[in-house]
Amino acid sequence: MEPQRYRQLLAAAASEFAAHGFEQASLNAVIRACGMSKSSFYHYVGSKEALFDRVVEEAATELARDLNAPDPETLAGPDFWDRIEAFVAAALAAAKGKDWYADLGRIFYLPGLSAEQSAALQRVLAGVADWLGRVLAVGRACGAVRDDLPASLQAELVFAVLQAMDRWSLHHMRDFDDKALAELTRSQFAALRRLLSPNTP
Amino acid sequence: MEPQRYRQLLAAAASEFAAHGFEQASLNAVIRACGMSKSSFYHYVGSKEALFDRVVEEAATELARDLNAPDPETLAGPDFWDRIEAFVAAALAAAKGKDWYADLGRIFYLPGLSAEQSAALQRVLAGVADWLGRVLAVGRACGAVRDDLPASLQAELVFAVLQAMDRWSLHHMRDFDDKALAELTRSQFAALRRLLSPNTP
DNA sequence: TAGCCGTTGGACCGGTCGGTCCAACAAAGA
DNA sequence: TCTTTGTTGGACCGACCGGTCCAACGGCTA
Repeated sequence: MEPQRYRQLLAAAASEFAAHGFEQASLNAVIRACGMSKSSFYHYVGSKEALFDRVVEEAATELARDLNAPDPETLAGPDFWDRIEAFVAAALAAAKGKDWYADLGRIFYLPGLSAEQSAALQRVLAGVADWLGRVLAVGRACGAVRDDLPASLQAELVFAVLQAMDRWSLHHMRDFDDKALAELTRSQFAALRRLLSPNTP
Repeated sequence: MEPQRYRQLLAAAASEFAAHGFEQASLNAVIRACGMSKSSFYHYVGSKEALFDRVVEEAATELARDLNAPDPETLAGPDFWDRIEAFVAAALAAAKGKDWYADLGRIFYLPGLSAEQSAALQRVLAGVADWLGRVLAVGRACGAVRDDLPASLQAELVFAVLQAMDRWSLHHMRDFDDKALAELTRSQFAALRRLLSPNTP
């Protein structure tokens, strides 16, 4: 099918899935939103789950391309946290103002229960968790990350904190000018670092 | 209606709401689970939303009674964190092994979107947020909580971290004996304290 | 012009949902 | 015994769901 129409479909689906989760999302609403008939949808895509998988796959590859996350091994050394901060800043800049990214962020962690539904989502989440786990391992090896908590718990804490910060920032973004926002970002990163760093700074 | 049957209904509803959220929860499944006919349910309760409200209300009063959270003002002073830790320990002990509490914990933060549906839930969440906000304010006033982040963001971070710890602990609890579990709890609390404390310990 | 084929609109399917309705039942007061 | 009152089972309602199916359409080659 025509690429433009296909992008419209994926965007509408991403927004619907992000807003309501997989189960609660209405396929009828998606195809209504982009003016596609049901027969066309089933001709090209095949099922609601296939649509979800395509959205996840497309979003993941696009995100991976824009973010180009560093190899964890290259983060080792005394500059560990500086490099992490640089990566986070670059990632934030890349994601700036792209609603599409916000949608797929919601898809990744909001629905909660829909993780089992999609092999693609499971694969992407496993990839992210693996990368984060390796980053934490490298951080521990070079003394930049404390080891008094299980690594998997640390990873989940990082997820939870980032998610909370993202959600809060989305709700309060209009109350900040650029300068205050930069300061806020710095404080947030410092909080994350404080959570993970050993006591000796 | 008979109190015992009523408790059964509330328990079944709590478990269903906790497992699937408000929208996805099936009222038919609830009444099927406790052998109640639809007409009886609508005779006594009236609607799905009313049932949700009753579950929230009942759970909140029971929790409040068991937890007896301290007045934030009594936490002020150099022992701020020690008193917080004592309260958390007491709360954990009170909630130990009560599945009912786990259910309503899920209700409070898992569904995410269902907050707008229920006036009761909104009231309870507002109460908790207010209490937590006052605790944080007291902590700041006595120098036990840092002030480089907005208080509302700090509150959401506390929520997110506690939720992540709770979820992780539920999944990995069977891997720990009592001694290791106590140590884990201590490390978790230390992490929370590290997130909120000023740099000077 | 005839036939083909990828594409499309839209009726339709079985199922589940929350909610309504009424006849039947049991207990109790007369 | 008759009636009233509170309670119950379960048929039923319209709406929406994901998914199927088929007739018809439009651009192609011959």
